[in-house]
Amino acid sequence: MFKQPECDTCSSRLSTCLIELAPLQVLEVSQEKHSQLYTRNSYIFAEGQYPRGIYCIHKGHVKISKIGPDGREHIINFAGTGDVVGYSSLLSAETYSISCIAVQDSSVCLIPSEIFFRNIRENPLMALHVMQHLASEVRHTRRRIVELTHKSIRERVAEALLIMKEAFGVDSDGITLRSPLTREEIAGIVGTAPESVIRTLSEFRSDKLIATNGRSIQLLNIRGLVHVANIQS
Amino acid sequence: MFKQPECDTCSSRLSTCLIELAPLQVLEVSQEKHSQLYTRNSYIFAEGQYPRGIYCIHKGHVKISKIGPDGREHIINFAGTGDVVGYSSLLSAETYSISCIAVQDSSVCLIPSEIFFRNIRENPLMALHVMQHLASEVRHTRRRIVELTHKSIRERVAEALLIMKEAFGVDSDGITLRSPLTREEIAGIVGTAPESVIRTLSEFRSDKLIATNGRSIQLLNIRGLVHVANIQS
DNA sequence: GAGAATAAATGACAATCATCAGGGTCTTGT
DNA sequence: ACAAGACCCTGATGATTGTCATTTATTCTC
Repeated sequence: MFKQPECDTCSSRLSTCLIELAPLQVLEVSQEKHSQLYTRNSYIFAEGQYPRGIYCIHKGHVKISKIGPDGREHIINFAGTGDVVGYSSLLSAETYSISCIAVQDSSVCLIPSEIFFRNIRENPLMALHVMQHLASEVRHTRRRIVELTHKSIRERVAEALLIMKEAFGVDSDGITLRSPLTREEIAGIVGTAPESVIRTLSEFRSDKLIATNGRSIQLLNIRGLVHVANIQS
Repeated sequence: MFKQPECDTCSSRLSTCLIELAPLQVLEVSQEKHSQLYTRNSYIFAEGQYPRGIYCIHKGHVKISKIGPDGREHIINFAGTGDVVGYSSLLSAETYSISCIAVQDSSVCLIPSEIFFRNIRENPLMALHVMQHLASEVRHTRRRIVELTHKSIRERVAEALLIMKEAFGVDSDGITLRSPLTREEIAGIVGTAPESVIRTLSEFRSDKLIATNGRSIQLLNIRGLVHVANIQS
């Protein structure tokens, strides 16, 4: 164990449904939560387990993924500092249909089910916040369905790079992706084989859209990538 | 206009979040709702429009779909008698990211935004009901992502037939799908071209999994279809 | 119920993508 | 720092699937 963070002074709380809580409830959450460090590639929770609460990312980045029928990992999305994961399985009262895995060393707080349910029952604002979160997740996931089903690998790889930029940001040089993902994990975003990702990245390199250096990727021409990705609306 | 149904005696209400309402609120909803008939292929709402409430399917079947970057319709899912659609865009306070279209002549009631929001604010049980609905929608949509991305056309067409069976049921003969969908619409479920669906259905016919008669499809061997579909968990 | 419009079906072909194999390079953990 | 392992990259090949064209069958509309 390490020093447990305090929720009342935690800036991550302010971007979650916990912002709606009164000071007394914040204190209770702070006392009842369990904070834990996860190293890269360790599970916060796994498909098939029973939910024990919601997880608030205090610091770091995680991936939400699901193993496909072919045994390959599909990355549904990412969450980072200030995001909450695990609503949907907890609310469905079923085992996790997804896994949550740290992609960087991360500090994550578990807020136990009872506390969560009591608060959404007693606090309409927090309930509304959760509903809005779920609603935007539904919308996002639906859009992803159409993108993954109706776009070429080339389009989807370009989009994956933009998703990674959104999720991890870029270095101080302004172009190097702060992403620890392997080519195989990028393939998990795109929904394809690692070789196809590598090949497409090589094309992008020829087209001067990106540069690469081992695992790290520099985005040289973001407008070009947006164009290749063929983003809608 | 035609005779407006009454919510208090409507059995569809009992399968929705409106089941949580007290009699007085049911009465209010019943007075404020707008019921309307939609013929096949007419829009209940369309991508880009502003939500005006939630829609409760009193009788009939609708599809929830989205136009892909290639201009093809992708069918996200179906809703039928006793289902409610339109939560996510209303809660996100954005324009619809999907369209809702009648696939049969259907009677659908619009419950205005104000009534919906007032009730979820004042009724924690109804709020919880909506959260659970959204949660299971998130789970379903995520599973769909993986299925669509990692399965072959053959697997996905088999699955589409099972989805249609679930959504529309079968005739009194026990095998004929009660589905009004064209091959192109089935292609919209599968995420492929109509020709590929037709070809795969021909294969299934050779394999004695189905029989066809114009648009109508008989499921001869459901266990076989389940096997081909390669359903997980 | 007849004609027009729409949809189903099939063939041929091209393009995309997955798979397998192999060599080189980078990362990681001690 | 070093060694072992993991990962990146490329080539060759075959299977799957999308596209275009055409014929036949079915549905819809008046």
